[in-house]
Amino acid sequence: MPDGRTRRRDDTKQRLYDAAMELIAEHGFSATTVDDIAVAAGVAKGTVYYNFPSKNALFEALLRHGVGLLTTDFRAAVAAAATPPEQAVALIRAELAYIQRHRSFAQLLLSEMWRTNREWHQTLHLLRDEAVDVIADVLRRGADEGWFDAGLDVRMAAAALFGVCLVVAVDWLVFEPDRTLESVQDSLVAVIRARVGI
Amino acid sequence: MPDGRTRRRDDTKQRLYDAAMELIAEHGFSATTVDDIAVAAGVAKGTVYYNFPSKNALFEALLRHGVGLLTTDFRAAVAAAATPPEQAVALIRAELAYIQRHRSFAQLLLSEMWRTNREWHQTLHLLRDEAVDVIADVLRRGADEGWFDAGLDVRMAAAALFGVCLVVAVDWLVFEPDRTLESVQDSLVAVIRARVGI
DNA sequence: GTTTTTAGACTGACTGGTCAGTACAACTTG
DNA sequence: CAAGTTGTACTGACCAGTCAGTCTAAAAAC
Repeated sequence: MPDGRTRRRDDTKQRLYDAAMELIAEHGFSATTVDDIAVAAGVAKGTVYYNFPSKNALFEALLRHGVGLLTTDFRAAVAAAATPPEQAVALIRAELAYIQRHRSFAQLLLSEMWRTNREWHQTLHLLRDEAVDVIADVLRRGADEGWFDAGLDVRMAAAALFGVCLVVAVDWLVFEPDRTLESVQDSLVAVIRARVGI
Repeated sequence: MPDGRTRRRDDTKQRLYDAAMELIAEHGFSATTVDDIAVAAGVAKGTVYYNFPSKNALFEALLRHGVGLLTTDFRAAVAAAATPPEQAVALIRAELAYIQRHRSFAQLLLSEMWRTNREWHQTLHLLRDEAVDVIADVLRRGADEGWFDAGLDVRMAAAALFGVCLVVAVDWLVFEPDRTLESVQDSLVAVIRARVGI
């Protein structure tokens, strides 16, 4: 039961998250200034430093926040579907929908995920694993129960599925923003399901 | 028949490419200083500006250079295989091998590819299309000739294939560098080929 | 074949500007 | 009152780009 002060402060933090997400996704971390973030959030610069100890800390909190939301969506998608194949489709849909709702964050993830030698690299790696593990669990159960090929490299398949959704969704939003989520989802599921016959 | 001067200058440019690639992949464009690049290349700062008009121009040249090599590898892979399915596997192998050889550049691509509002965004988009088109051609021919599903969304499949190789390969090199290319290729082909049965 | 000249390649100190973070007095809201 | 916020002013580090000058391979002159 948050009191007025907490609510107010949370609201400020949320506006800072939103502003930082947008700007950092567009221009990158280093090219985004704290002044820009403050202006975009409609907040004084001092307020940024009242709520976060540093620009880095703000960014790490942002990552935690964003990936946390995604993992929550993933868990909900799995819980709402019955069989592993249905759960897999639900996961794809959840990821696409999440990325549609938080496009900037997805661009940001894509930019920072595989970059080494950054202060927050470890944090991001851990966070990603939480999300990918949800996918891996579904695939493992599906393989064990005979829905999917038994020899499936579960870890790689999970990473590949996560990555392919990310790449396809960002491509969609950047280059074909008029397509609907359904259309993209259908095409993607068809591509994955296709007996490519290689 | 290059004379001593030209050879010297080409060598300097190559060293600047190598240094810039490494540093920008690790730290990003904005976080990499021209001084860093110059030091890593064993060259004075002025030399950077003697060879390139600006930091941006150096980066664009770097992108052109790197993607050009990849596209060349792609074309060679297609030419060396007979049927579309074999060509597709050859393309996957070519992309993995390329990324193994030029890990930094792959990380750099992944970081910059879907970032909008950058001076070089247009350039990069064009360059990527050149590479993805090679994949798309193979898939289109394969679909037309009945090797692959007829209704395949060729553009998306090509983008997805390109992206999934990129993501899987960078994941491999960052988190499991000890695996061999063959092992990764086999797993990836198996994942793609798998009747995931979704 | 030796000396002189030229211009291409490179150098590194310097400049003007930018930005993270600090300080603080005044204002607002619970 | 106290917690949260504002606005402004400031500092010190850092950095892209410049420029006057050096070095040297090769062309020209002797």
